[in-house]
Amino acid sequence: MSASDITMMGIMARWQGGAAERLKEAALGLFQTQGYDGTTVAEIAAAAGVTERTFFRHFTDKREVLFFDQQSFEGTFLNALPASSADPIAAVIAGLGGAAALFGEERRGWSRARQAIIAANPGLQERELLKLSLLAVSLTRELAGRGIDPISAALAAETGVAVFRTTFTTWVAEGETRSFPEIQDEVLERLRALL
Amino acid sequence: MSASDITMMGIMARWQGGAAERLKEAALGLFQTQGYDGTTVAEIAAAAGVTERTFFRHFTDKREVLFFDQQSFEGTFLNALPASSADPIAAVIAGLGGAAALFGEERRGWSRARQAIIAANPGLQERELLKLSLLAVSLTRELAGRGIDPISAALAAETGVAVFRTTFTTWVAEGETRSFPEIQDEVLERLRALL
DNA sequence: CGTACTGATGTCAGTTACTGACATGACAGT
DNA sequence: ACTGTCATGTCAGTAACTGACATCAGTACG
Repeated sequence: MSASDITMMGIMARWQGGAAERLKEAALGLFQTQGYDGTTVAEIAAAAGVTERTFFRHFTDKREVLFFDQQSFEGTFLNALPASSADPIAAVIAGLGGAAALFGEERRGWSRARQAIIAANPGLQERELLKLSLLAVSLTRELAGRGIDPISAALAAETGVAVFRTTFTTWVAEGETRSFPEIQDEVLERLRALL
Repeated sequence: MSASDITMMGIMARWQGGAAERLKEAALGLFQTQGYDGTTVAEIAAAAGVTERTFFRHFTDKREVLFFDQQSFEGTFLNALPASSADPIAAVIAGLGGAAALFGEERRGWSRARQAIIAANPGLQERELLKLSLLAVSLTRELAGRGIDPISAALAAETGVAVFRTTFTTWVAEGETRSFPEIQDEVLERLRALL
């Protein structure tokens, strides 16, 4: 690598946008080959052409780099909630239907790779749980804002998240071929049968 | 109780139970006065009269000191599950009833103090979520072992944990005076109404 | 045209959670 | 007493984060 290349990379790294995106890609790649614990933030930063300090300006901590996209997920879920509904369960199911759009066949491979990394690290599972829990909190708030009593809202929200978790887990399981909506329908059917 | 039993207990207290217990008490006290982030492991260890290294021999990480008791909780919950049941929801509700014994009035104050610390720190919330999730996993396994299909078992387990979480949150809320079983009954009633 | 301002980045020093390796000292059974 | 075990101490090291300050491309504005 020549001096000018280094200079170029330095410039690109510094002024070309998308540092967060590059960091995310670099991180996923390194995690797959070296494992999460076997990869330092300094390595990720170097692979993305930035400094360790810059990594922490984009992500609050090392784990967060794997949850970069999740913010749009919560928005999609919440936007799919009907404007008003007396039946909290029905509302939550509508939200689930909207969120399903984010889990198309073209993303299953990436989701599997990501999930394999998370499954191998308790700390990452904690973070995933927290994200889901925050979604449940948002859901609860939305439902409560529609006049549903807090306990019913919380239960409906937790149930909805449980359905999503069960669906997603099945969807990314090795060998599974059914589409996300298909699995979701089965989970919902079993939930109805349960009650 | 024989003399040897007393000796044994003394030994156990000095060498095993003692340090962990002292560390736990010291940690809770310091967290209350200085906050979780404002307290270093070295401080906790010093307050308990041991070394920082010893802290990490008893607890895998700093957070874990606040979840010392939780191991018995899962055992109590699981033991209260009926030996065999075709109805997973009924089985889970039985488990909930058994676990309620751990949340008597005499522990409400301590639980409130602990929960206040956890509520103020996202990292601690993550750990709590993980513990609950592990409980759901154990529950699922137990139910599946009773011949219930995996998806129904997972849903019933998640639902049971959601009921517990909702009940516990209400129970430790400031100003709440109803007993744990009373609140649990109301949550279960609302759950039935929801379905 | 230049000058000041902004925003993302670099640099650097420091704290603290956590880990591995080895030493010590009390107790248990022999 | 002798020896093994187990909780603890000691010490050195790694890596995740944080705060303070410097730098420099691009932009707005005179």
